[in-house]
Amino acid sequence: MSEGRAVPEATVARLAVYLRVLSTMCDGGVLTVSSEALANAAGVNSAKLRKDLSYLGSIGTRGVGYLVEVLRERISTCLGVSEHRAVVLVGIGNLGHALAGYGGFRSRGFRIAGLFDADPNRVGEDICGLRVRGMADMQAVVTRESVSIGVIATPAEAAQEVCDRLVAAGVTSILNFAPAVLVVPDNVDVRKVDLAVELQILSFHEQRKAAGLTVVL
Amino acid sequence: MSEGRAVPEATVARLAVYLRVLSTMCDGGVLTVSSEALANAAGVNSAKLRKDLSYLGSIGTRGVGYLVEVLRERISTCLGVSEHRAVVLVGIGNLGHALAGYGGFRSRGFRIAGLFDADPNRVGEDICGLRVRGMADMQAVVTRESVSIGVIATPAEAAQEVCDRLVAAGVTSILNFAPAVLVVPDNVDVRKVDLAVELQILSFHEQRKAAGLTVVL
DNA sequence: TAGATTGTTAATCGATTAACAATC
DNA sequence: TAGATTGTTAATCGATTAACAATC
Repeated sequence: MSEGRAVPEATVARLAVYLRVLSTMCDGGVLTVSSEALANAAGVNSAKLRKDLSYLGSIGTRGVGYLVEVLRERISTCLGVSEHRAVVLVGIGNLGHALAGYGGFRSRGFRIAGLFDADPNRVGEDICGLRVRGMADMQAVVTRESVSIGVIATPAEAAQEVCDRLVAAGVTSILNFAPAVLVVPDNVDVRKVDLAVELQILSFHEQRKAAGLTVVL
Repeated sequence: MSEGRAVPEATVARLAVYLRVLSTMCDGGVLTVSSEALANAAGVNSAKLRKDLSYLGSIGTRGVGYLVEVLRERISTCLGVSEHRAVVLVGIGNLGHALAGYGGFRSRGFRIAGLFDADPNRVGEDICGLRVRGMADMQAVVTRESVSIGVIATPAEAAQEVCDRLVAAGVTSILNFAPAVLVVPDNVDVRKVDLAVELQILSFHEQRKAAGLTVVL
């Protein structure tokens, strides 16, 4: 039990969004910001924002607002971004290329410690200054660089095996872009990003909107 | 007020996952499935699954389970997947390439009606059988093909302008892969997928786990 | 009938929101 | 002091879960 108690799951996700907005403001030379202004920029309402920030402790000034730099720093610390975590990326197809080339990685507190692909023809390839390695090297890289986060960008068929190898190597958090449900031990965290699922959610709302229109007309 | 009342937001997201699992089972020739088995395959508990399915109406058989084919069909209908919606994709960088090449699109009820990029050098390029178009063509394509969903895969700087053009053209749902918060009219739906946010959430949990370990040791 | 599994209830938990006292 | 804005409360809402009656 140290400081900063039990930050709710939903709040954590939004803190990451506030962090980006604050970084932009910081770069723009903005020194201070009100909950109202920050909430607008982040696309939430100000009550929710203040509630979220309250989990970080009392950090604003009544009648004034928040110091952008201080708030940014505080959220970074809370999220553990200041730690500069190492990640490995497995699967260097189209998506893997995109992720490897993603500029936001470094600036957001992450470092790609290794790129891996099962295809021997891909091994050795240079992507954005990083060399693609074979799966056999994974254990060594994960250990040497203390990697705790793995990103899977393989086809669905390969995802579970890759996942198993990551876990065996010592990775305890996995971001899964493959359209497959992964089975992992209890102590491993998985987040799934699925294009089709996102589209289907949108599609559902589209339909609802259309139905609403039909009723109204 | 027709059938199938007020499906909760959280349920909709999971239905899309069940749908994928069911499709796989269907291909595998599985005829019937229990809530327990389907829940395991989808990574949720069976109580939640049954609760979710109950919003679609009573569709299983007590003592037996669900007919895979019937359930799949029912969820498809609910999500509006059977409509085969047209989407446009804007921004043909690394990520745009990956999305354009994503095989799951067609099979999951979506059709790419157009690829767009602001860079004149990219216009005319062929990607997976689709021709990249200039932004000037967007209005015409959206209208002609009745596109209601747009996917933004541009850099952050361009995202808002692209969004405005999509909305002006008549798109009412947007899937945003650019690391930018979009401002849209009330009747437009936006879902944001942000790699850095996903990683930061994982990073937060990593930290929490590490703290827990420290306490235990 | 006996065994299995659904669909639903009710209790619990967590997240959102408006409102406002505290305080700069 | 007057105006502004935070931090917190309490009420509301929505989601999860275990348990079990209904029923195949």
